[in-house]
Amino acid sequence: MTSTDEIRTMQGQIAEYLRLDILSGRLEPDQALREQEISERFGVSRGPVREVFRQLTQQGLLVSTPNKGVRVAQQPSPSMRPLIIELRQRIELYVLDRFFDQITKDDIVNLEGILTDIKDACRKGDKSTLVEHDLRFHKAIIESHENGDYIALWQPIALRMSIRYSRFGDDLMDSFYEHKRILDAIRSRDKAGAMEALKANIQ
Amino acid sequence: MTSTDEIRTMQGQIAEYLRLDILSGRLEPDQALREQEISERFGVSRGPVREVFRQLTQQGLLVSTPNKGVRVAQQPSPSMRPLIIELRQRIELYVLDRFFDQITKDDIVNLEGILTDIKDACRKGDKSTLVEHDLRFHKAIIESHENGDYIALWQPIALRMSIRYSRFGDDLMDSFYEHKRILDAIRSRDKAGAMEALKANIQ
DNA sequence: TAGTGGTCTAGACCACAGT
DNA sequence: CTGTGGTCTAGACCACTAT
Repeated sequence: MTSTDEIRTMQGQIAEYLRLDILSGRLEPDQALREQEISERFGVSRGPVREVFRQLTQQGLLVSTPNKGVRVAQQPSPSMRPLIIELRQRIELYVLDRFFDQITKDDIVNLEGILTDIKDACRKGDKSTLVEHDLRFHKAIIESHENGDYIALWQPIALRMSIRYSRFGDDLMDSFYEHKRILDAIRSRDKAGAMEALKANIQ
Repeated sequence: MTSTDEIRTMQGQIAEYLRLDILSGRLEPDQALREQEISERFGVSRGPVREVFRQLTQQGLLVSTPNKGVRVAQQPSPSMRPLIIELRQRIELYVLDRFFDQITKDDIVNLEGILTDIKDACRKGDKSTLVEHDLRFHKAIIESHENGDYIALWQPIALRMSIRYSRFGDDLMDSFYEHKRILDAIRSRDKAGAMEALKANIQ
């Protein structure tokens, strides 16, 4: 799942490629992906492709139907979206509330780096890259302590929420400002402010 | 995931075997599972075993560490449990609230069958079988309509909550009564009662 | 019936962990 | 170093879908 893994193995390269195609909208929702076509395109056997399909299905970017293969996932239905937003807020706020004092200087440096990537993506108007770094930012907050495997709860929810969805129009900079506000509050050890800013960013 | 699949393929047999070993406590938490040992025991190659490990890891029954393989999952930490319970309640109550009117006679017949299995498991004092049917009951409620893929959100949460945990002591019959109360309310089209009974059962 | 996915085999090589 | 996991290959067979 790390970016180094993603360039070292065939799986990582294929997964990275397909993920960007899906998040950027180059692949239409509901479009079928055939194992054989992908494996030929990348010059590998079916094994790695199947493994990538499994990963992306688990993350909610593909939808698998028995004996019919995988299709590109659609946005969550309007009836599901309020639930997904609420669940994601609950998880992230819960973790931030419980482990706020365990956030270290190193964690903050890490978040600053991600925030820079977010700023770059916003300036370039690159929505799919912004989604990647946006998710990295929130993942880093959840992982900034040792206890428990909250990521396993968070990931299937957060990724489904991100499919072809953005609250921001052409000016993506608002996304940067929202994340900057979160980080500023963390840096000044303002727990209530951080939670408020985090909640406002998950909509 | 259906029981017919589970007996037809090697994967299904291995998954069923390991799942029962884990849920029943025959395998100690934190115990390492080696691919080679399992594949030799079932007389298959590493492929199916790796696939089963992936499935059980996704379900939260195993924990995977890079280059170190899988271990039997421990109970969620005490700090995580309140969150897990809350998330599971939110999902199930949300679905029941939205789709209560779509529950058909067939769905109720299905739930009645599962309730019978729950009663049998309670009478026998068979905790691991009870866990299986308990989860089947809730899964059937969530799936008793066509819209959306709520199961993908629910499963990682519900299974983690069930690892080696029971609110009931030696007398498991209370579990049966709780589920009977849910089904009775559904049958009499009492939405508020069903939601209350469902919430009380998720603790 | 032809195509595709689902499953499985029996090898292989490399990276990393523990000794 | 040795063992194990992570990855990949190049086949194979069956079940199911689509036509």
